[in-house]
Amino acid sequence: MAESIVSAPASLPAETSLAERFAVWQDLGLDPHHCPVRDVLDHLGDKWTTLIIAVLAGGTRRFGAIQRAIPDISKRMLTQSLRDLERDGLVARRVYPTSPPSVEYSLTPLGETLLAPLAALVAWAERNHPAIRAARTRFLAEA
Amino acid sequence: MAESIVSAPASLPAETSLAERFAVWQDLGLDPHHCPVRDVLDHLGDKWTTLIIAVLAGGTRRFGAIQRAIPDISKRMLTQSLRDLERDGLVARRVYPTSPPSVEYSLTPLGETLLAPLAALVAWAERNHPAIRAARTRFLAEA
DNA sequence: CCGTATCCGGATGGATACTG
DNA sequence: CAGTATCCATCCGGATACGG
Repeated sequence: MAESIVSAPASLPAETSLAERFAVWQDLGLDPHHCPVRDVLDHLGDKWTTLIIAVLAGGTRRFGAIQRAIPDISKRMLTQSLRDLERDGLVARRVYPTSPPSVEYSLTPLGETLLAPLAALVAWAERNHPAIRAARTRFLAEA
Repeated sequence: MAESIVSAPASLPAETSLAERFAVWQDLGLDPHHCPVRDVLDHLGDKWTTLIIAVLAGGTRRFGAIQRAIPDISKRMLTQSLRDLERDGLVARRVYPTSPPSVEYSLTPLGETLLAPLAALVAWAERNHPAIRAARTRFLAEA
C-alpha cells in the first residue's frame, strides 16, 4: 500500500484538548492512516488487549501464565492479541529453545510508556463505574 | 438480571498501578460486572464512540453536524452509538419539537470528566504513532 | 508447553428504503 | 431533519483438533 508522502502533523503539546486535536484529523479527512484514534486506539479497544497489557504491567510472563491470569481467553485469541502487540512494538517475545519450549512476553520500553495514560483511563472507569451502572438502570426504567 | 450483592471494591488511589488494579479484579474472577475494563472500556473501544466524544468535546452539536464531522459514519451507527452513550450517562439528548425537528447532543458533567484521561491517551497515540508504524514495517520485513 | 489449522455461530456494521 | 426498519456481507472470536 505505497504510503502517502503527506507527513503526519507535528505532535501537539500534551495539554491540547480533544476538540482541537479532532480539528487537525478532520483537515486530513479523518484518513485512518493519519488518525491515531482509528489507527492505534481501535486496536487497544478490542476484547483482550487491555487486559493483557494489565497482566504484563506486572512484569515478564510466560504464555501459560497469561492464559491462567485471564481465565476465559482462548489460546487462539491470546496468540493473536500478543502477535498484534508485538507487531506494533508494544510487547517483546522471547523464545527459549528448551524442551518443552518456553516463551516469555514482556512490555517493550514503548509499551511501558503506555501504562501511565492507560492507568489513568482505567482509574476513571473504576471511579465512575457505579455512576455508569446507575445511569443504565435509570435509562432502562424510562423505557 | 438481579444484580449481585457483592459491592465493588472501594476505588483505589489515582496513582495505583495497572498491575495492582488487575490483582483486585482477578480476585473477583474477572467477572465482567466488576471489571471496569470489560464493562466500560470495551464500550469506548468500539468503532465510533471515541470519535463522537471528540466531536462533542467541542460543544453541543446537532445530529447532522456530528454526521458531517465524521464523514464515513452511517445514520444507523451514529444513532446507535449516541444511544449507548446516553444510556451510560455520558451524553445528553435534547429534542426541540420544531418542524422539522432538531435534536442536540452534548456531554453530561460525567462525560466531561472523561475528557482529560481520554485526551491523555489520545496524546500518547499521536506521539507514538510514527514509532508504531515503524514497528509494523519492521515486523513485516521479517516475515 | 506453545502454538497453528479449521470450522462455524453470532455480533458488527454498511446500504438502502421508508417515516413523522 | 432525525431517525427506523430491513436486509445482508463481513469479521470477530469460541470450540475443537492437531503439530513441533
